[in-house]
Amino acid sequence: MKNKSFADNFVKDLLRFVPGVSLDCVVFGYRDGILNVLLLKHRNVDAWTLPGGFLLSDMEMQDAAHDILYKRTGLQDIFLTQYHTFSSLHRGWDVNEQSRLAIAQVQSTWEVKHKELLTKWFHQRFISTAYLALIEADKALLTTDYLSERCEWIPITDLPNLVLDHAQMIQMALEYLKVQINYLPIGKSLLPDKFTMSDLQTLYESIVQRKLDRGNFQRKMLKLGIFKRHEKLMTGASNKAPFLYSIDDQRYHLLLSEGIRFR
Amino acid sequence: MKNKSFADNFVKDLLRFVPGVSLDCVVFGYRDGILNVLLLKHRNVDAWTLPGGFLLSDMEMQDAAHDILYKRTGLQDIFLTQYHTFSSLHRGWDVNEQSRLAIAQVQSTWEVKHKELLTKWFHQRFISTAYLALIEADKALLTTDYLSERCEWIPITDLPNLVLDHAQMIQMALEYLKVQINYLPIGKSLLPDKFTMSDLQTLYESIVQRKLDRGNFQRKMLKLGIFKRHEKLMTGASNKAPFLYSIDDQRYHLLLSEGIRFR
DNA sequence: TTTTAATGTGTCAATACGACACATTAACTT
DNA sequence: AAGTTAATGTGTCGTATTGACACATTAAAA
Repeated sequence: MKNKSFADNFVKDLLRFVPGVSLDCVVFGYRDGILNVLLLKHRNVDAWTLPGGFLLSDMEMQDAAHDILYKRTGLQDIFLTQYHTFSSLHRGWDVNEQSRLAIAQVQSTWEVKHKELLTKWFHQRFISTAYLALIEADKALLTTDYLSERCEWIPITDLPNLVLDHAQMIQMALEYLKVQINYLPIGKSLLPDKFTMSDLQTLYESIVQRKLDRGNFQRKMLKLGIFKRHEKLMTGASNKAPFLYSIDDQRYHLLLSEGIRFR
Repeated sequence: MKNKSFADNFVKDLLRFVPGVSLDCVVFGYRDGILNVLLLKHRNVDAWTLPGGFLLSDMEMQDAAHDILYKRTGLQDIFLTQYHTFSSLHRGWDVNEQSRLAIAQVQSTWEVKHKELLTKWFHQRFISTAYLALIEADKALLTTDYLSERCEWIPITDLPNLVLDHAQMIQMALEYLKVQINYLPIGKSLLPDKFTMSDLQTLYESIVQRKLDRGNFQRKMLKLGIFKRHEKLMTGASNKAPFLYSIDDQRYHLLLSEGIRFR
């Protein structure tokens, strides 16, 4: 039975994890002018969760985060950075009745010894390190697994009910993104290879949460000298088609290494 | 025997700690125009360590950090912020032969079962969350304990050999301090209640690692409107005594809450 | 040819910054 | 009391940045 083998593997894995340690990823993706977060909906749980997991005892935490993201998006080489570690006593699964219920339900078809192990595992106090990831939304191939029934981009302006302290995690990640905007590869990671200047501007606006002046924005960005303009143009509307830009990797890395900041 | 009772307590405590989780504090203190870090020298270990410890399973991590600092400095109400979590596979005690030796020596007078427990404990993989603290060096009453033979302020320009990845921890904390200088209560936390403007400038200079123009610095600082000038003057040298300043808490918090930045 | 929106620039006032300069002040010396 | 010394307050200048607006040009579609 598929169910049975999943349980076996899952429980076997539990023994290989560092107990009490977990990680969660706040994955930002940008689509249709809106900043989104990647969220999972677990079966039998009436709330959404961030993609996350546990730490294999022989694995680096950053690699574990990359693995988690790879499973969900099919992408490697994702921009990823640790931004905070959550350790509150009050963040345990056992304070959330719905989650507890869900665990019980997942267990219902399992063997008793497995149930016990699982229950014990989820009633530990967890110290969770949170990572922030930036990915190009349309490149991601969102994938569910045995535990999750949905895996979707959710606009940050329209967040659903979230498990544990995951809402706080997203809030803090947004704050981090906003403060660090000049030091993170926002454009490079969140936009497709080619994009228009107004795409870029809208992205920045959705992060800093205010309107920016077009002229000034354009001037500032182009002055950085990291953009390549392409001859190919967009088409469709009855007006001059906007130019497409891409980021010149070499110049971009030169800029970053010199510590020159955006905006 | 004092030794015996320490061992008993220590081992009893081990059972109350969250396994695999630790925390370390990079404590900055400012003295004689130099930025210092608080370091401990353990008995039988040929390297220094940051003040740190383990997490009691019923305690918040931030509180644990405060406790650690209180034991070392006698101070409460210390400015404290988490800045990174270190989790590398290669940071374990067991890769450091000297440390391993030291553990063995500490154990030498202990009961066998205690030895075993302790050995096992210290050979775990530890995930350590690092905190940055700012304190007024001269207010601190530095205190050693059973394990440590020295507890001292060490200039950041003259760091000794450090245990594990503690040198990296300090390096990263310095970087954090430098980047966040405009958002942290530098002056308020690191200087005595009353200080001269050149004290403040030297402090800033020791953090940003470059000379600042006196006139411009003074103008900028005073324009913030958070300083109270005192009539009392310093004395000693054959010149005009510098004014003493203190930080007006109310205006200071107003400034912070408005998100206005220094420099 | 007209309509429409994208694009590239220009201007202007306000502000910030770094580098210097200079006059004033007060504490200690002689 | 006058001299020496360093602290202090302030001014200036050139450069750079910012935000707000304006305007002319361009090209795609109607």
